[in-house]
Amino acid sequence: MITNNKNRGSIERITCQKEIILDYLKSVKTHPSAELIFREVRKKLPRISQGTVYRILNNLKNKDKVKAISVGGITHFDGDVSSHAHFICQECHNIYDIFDICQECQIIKEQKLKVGKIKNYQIYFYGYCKKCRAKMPRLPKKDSNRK
Amino acid sequence: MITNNKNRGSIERITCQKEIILDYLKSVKTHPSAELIFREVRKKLPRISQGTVYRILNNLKNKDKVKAISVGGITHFDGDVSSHAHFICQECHNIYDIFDICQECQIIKEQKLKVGKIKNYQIYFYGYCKKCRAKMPRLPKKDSNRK
DNA sequence: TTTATTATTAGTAATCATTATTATTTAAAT
DNA sequence: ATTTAAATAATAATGATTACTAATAATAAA
Ligand SMILES: [Mn+2]
Ligand SMILES: [Mn+2]
Ligand SMILES: [Zn+2]
Ligand SMILES: [Zn+2]
Repeated sequence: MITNNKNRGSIERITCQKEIILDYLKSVKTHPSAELIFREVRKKLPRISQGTVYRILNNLKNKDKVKAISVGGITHFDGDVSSHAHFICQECHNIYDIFDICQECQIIKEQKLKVGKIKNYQIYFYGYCKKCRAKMPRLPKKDSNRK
Repeated sequence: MITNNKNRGSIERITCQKEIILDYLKSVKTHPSAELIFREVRKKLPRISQGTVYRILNNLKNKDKVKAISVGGITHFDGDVSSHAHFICQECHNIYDIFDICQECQIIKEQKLKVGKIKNYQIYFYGYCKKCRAKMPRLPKKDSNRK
């Protein structure tokens, strides 16, 4: 029999795994990795698997309910999809929000016209955060081979 | 016997592996991954190993002779360290240069004052490049689970 | 030039994040 | 209640990157 489902294709089911992951991401102000999300969510859902976390995070990303931030080969997730930039500390690797960026900066507007269909953009600032700079006696050496 | 080497610590040796990798990165206008660099450089140095390529790329990055661009979990490298942004195609995953960004945009200047020591920044634009848009019959579907 | 020192390399094994697979469970439509 | 396929848990596999180690080679010292 032909389904009368309005939205053709697959139907999306509401599961507690999905809700708890999204709730967690919206509750924190940090930018956790899939691995950390897995560890945290497992406190509420002890039987959840890593694969489920990765798959749900991918779904949420594809539905624009979360944003993915790739830092040093590791994907971090942001439950805040509002327009903002990020500051990445090169020492502790924490990711901080920068909200006071002009919402639609001139360069963004210009690029949207020039290159064509720009769906979105990301701005990353790199440096050493206040906490880390407080701990540093001097400027850190450059040639460490640490990733 | 005590060495009279001026710069304390390890001395950097010039090797052809190092030179050929850097030359290759400076010769191309693309943004190759370590794996592609390995395949290309092996044409000139058939005995070079993957580990060497990764290590040298890390060295060059730490010496600010190349830039690293993390896209979808894969690190790409840029032999052009001048200030420019990138456009990443969500279909073919190619990385294009955007040079006509204002060198020291206002938002950057503001942030440098607010957050503190900002060493550098990166701006990524996402969308579908001209080539890929030409091939598309319609706008691509959203909910593909492809990474 | 010859020898000594040690950074660098080649080859390979190991690690880590992420994805694929598959049998089972379960939300929701009928 | 029965049916159907989306979603899950558990686990295996993959792929990028790093670690290890013995051999090599660039530079310094003799
Ligand atoms: Mn954020
Ligand atoms: Mn570039
Ligand atoms: Zn820090
Ligand atoms: Zn493209």
